[in-house]
Amino acid sequence: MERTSVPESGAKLRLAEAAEELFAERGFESVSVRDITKRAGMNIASINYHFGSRDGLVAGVMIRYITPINDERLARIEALERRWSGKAVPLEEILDAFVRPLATQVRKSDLSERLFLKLVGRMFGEQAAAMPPVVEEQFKQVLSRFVKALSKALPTLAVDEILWRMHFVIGAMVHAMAQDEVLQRISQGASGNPTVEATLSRFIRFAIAGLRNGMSEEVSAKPSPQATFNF
Amino acid sequence: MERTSVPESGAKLRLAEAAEELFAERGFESVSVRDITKRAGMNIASINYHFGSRDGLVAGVMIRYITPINDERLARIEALERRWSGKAVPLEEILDAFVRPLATQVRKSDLSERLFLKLVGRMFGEQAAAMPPVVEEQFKQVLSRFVKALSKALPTLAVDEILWRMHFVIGAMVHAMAQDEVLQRISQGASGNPTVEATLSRFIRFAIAGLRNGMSEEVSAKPSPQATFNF
DNA sequence: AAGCCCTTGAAGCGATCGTTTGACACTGGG
DNA sequence: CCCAGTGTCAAACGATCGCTTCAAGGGCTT
Repeated sequence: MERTSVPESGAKLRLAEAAEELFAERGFESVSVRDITKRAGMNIASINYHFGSRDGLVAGVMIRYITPINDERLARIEALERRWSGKAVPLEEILDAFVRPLATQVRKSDLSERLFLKLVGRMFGEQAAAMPPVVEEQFKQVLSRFVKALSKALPTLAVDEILWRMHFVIGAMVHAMAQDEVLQRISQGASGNPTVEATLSRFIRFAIAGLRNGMSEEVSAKPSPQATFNF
Repeated sequence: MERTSVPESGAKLRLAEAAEELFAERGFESVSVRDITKRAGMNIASINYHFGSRDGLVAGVMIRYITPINDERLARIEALERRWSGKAVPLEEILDAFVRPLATQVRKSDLSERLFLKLVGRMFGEQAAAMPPVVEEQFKQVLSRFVKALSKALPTLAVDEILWRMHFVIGAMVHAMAQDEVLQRISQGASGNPTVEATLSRFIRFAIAGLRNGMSEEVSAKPSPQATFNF
């Protein structure tokens, strides 16, 4: 009768793992329950038995992957705030706390690095509008917590501005994770075959610069001082 | 007998427009040919007659939307290079040439601003792996052209680094365009209801900062000077 | 008027989708 | 020993998918 979203029993786990591989490879929408049960070596009915429905399985996969990442993000940012005891945490460390959990959890996963990042990337790129309420609620907490820390680190920026820049940061991250082979194709392989570590390092430097932003938009600044970008 | 991808005749155009609305609202994969023909007020067979197949329609829509944007990008960057006659084009103007075509084409579209951006965003977020060869080839040209210009504007950066930062920039753009209402929900509406112009302006400033990057990674620099980000 | 081509109509094709059913095997506690 | 609970199985359900068929319309030239 147990129909929780997070898999734990043996067969349930096998189903979830097969689903994760396929979702990462082909995307959430183009994988059928028959594909999943076939790879797991189980019967078609097993998904509905263990997860209630296909959507239940999708939700279970998302919870299984995103929850630990966001937990670690919250733990890290809280540890940082404790260590800096009320003072502003340096921007580099805030961003590190946001991104590093990806590297931590990728090692705990059974998926390869490539598939893990692709799966997480797809969750935001394809399934963002259909996230389980639990995950969305948790993500809200993460975001507000990090925005608060960023507000201290970048006191000249309005909260709205910080929020938007965080959205840009997340988008850059998601896109790089989910579309890597398309990027390789488009850029004619010029980027070589970098390790995940090198890419994350690149990304953090990019994000820090984007967040800090040379011409800092102040809290009460006019939207566009120059006429160059007056859309 | 004409089966070109770009719609021009009346009925073909009506189908394409109905498809664009639905694709923007619900995503490419979850819209059926029956949904499209119903909204267009036409017969189910009309899509296969005019576009050969559902995939043909999808390709037609993508070509109809992305081609003018990339054409304008190429025209703008070439105009800039001509005007600066071989010298490095300022970073701000390069990025302006990359982003502004979105604002230009959104006005020529029959879709609302919101749906237009969402449609273009979805093309990269959901359909990036299934782009028509024509579009992908054109996008390659755009990317290499802009990377070349950026190399002149940022001579201390390796080409690989520029390519990656452009991918981050594109990801930030795509995500902000495609997921706007999710972003609103997650950030608890703190961002208010900004105009498209304000958002694009915000984005350009973010992208410039990310591309220019305070601690500029030099061509022969070691990947990670500090131990802080050694994934 | 006749022939032709382009377009649309209703109907149905086979395939695949997520889900349900009911029978069957296994297992642990009374 | 038995029986309730648990899990797996083959089979089939109705719905929907993209696509095809074929007849009929409508405008055009000759």
